[in-house]
Amino acid sequence: MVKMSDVAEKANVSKATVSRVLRNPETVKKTTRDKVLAIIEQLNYQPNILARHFRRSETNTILVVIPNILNTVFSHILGGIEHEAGKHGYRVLLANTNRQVEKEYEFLDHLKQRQVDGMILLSARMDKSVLYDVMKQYPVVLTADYLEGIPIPTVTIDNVSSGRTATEHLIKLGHSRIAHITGPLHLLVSQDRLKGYRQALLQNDLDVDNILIQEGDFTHESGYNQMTKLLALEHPPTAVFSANDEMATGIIKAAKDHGLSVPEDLAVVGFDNVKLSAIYDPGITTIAQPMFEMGNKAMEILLHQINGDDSCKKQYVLQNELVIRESCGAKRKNNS
Amino acid sequence: MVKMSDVAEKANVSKATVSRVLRNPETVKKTTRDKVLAIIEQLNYQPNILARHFRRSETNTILVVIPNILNTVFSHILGGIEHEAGKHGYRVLLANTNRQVEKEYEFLDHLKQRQVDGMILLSARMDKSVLYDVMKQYPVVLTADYLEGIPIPTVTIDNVSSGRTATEHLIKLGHSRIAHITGPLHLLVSQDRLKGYRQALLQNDLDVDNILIQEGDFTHESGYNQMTKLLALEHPPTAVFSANDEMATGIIKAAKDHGLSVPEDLAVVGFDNVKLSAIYDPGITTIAQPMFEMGNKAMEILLHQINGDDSCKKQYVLQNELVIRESCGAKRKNNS
DNA sequence: CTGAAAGCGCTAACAT
DNA sequence: ATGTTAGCGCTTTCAG
Repeated sequence: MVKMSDVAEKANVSKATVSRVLRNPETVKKTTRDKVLAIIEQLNYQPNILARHFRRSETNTILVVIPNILNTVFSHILGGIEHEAGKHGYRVLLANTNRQVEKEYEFLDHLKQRQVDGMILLSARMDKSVLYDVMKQYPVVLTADYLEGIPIPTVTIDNVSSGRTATEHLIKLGHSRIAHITGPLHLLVSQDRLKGYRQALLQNDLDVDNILIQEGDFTHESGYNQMTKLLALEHPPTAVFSANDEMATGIIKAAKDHGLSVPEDLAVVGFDNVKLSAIYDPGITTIAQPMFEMGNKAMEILLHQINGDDSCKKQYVLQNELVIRESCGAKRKNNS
Repeated sequence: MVKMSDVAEKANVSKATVSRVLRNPETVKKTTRDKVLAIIEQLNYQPNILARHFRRSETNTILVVIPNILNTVFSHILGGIEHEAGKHGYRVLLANTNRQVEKEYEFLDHLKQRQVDGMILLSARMDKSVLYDVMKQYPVVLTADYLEGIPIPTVTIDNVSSGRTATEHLIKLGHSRIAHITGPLHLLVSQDRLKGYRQALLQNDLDVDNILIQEGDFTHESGYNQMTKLLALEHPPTAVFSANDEMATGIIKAAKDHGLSVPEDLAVVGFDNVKLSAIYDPGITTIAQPMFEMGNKAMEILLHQINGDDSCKKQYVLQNELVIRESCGAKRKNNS
């Protein structure tokens, strides 16, 4: 393996100059710089990045902690992170927790050992005080998920207002018996969407009937099962707000299997606007999270922190948007 | 930052002993080991992994090159890689190429600079000879994609036979006018699925009508568009084999928009068995790729290579499976 | 603008 | 079983 001293020797300069050519080319006279560059080319020299990382105790790598790679919401966010990271010469290390808290703690060591320059969390189940300590010492950003009570930099949408928007949309379409199938209620995201649902009902003088609120777990299957329950009710709902798009597909399937048509007999609104909601038939009306932008923004903030600018350590709330498709009945299908 | 020498000093041993406690505990007497461990705990010592990487020129990190994170086939494979890597203390660095060949070349440098111990490619668009050279010097495994002519370790399914299975299934159901919407034909995967389709027709004494073969790009939209074309034909097909599941959804949508029912008027078989195919209504009959296992196996082979065992440098062909759902008409829907 | 020299923290021969 | 020692290849003061 050819090393810096080989280049230096062959170019009749010192190692220091070679190093400068690589990292601060403008501080080297053009003629020497060109000479060194030529030799580097000629010897096909590749700097030993590990030595560099060691010496500088920086890795140009950031860690992304993901609860579940298979969830496309996270892949979209990851895409945004990746994009912004790439632009600034940073690499992305993936940390899949499979929703296990212990894994989150484990990955913290990467930060502490300076194996990565910063961390983006797409899920924060760990103890708040632990996270708070970490966040004071190292660059950390939270996105998709969020926490109450500690001032950790966060990029999200307003899930309460989004939940309200989704529900109000159904109310405006004339529904008064509206169910909500929530996400796992230990997640703040799910709680907030539920909160928004409640607010919308109350503000429109509609009763909140707890029997119409069922907890799901974001899977198609849970949407199917909970909807099947709701349809067995004496007074089943005429509309459902689903806390994500995948559950919405389960809800629609359950309705069909029960002999109902969507949206004629049951209106459905989902959440996220993942590709599935556009592909599915009927197209699912949904709240769009700006997933790519969330990833982008999170990375941007992280980079600021890495560069010592802590002024960006705040909460960022991005805009959501109601995307109207067929499942809610607001828009007629082309062929009907 | 507390370092190894601090621990050594406080424990009245040499740095070497501390290092041994960390990396080869069994070579240290239990009493000294416990003493050192206690001090490590007490001082909250975290080894400087960067120094270790430098010194050992190993990083316990592997690189996964992905053409597109949003494609769930790749996320599933990634899941398998991640799982196997985690078991052996390896970390996974993500490299998204967005299907740009230049990016592939770029990421090669990570290997050459020893920033990663090995590489798994989920797409190999780069020049074969370049890849061949790399593969001779560094641990590399190819999966999902594959190449002809160079002996690079590969984990895939037999796409020709899979294409044949899918098509034969439609033939057995009595169809004789079967279309095929392919993936991008510059991919060997797509070419092979097409080859299987052709073989099935020929072996069953059916004509191959080129008008029934249309090239798609794996998106829902391309499935929709190509199917719309096929439906405008004087003799439209009664069945379609789609080179992936997402296009199958587009095909079904096009059929519906044309007033046809699936599977009654048009039978559809997809490919991959991603979650979408199970969620979609009607459920899509498809060829299941063992995605998780492919990732697992690829990682396993890579680890062997990293550990200097090159006997595993061969091609591995995993089993595919036909999953029958509603879209082909072999199984009646519950409610019909 | 360039060179000399020190040393980052760890590992692994080699010696005891 | 443990200690001694010599770097790994780079970056970065500090001098010149």
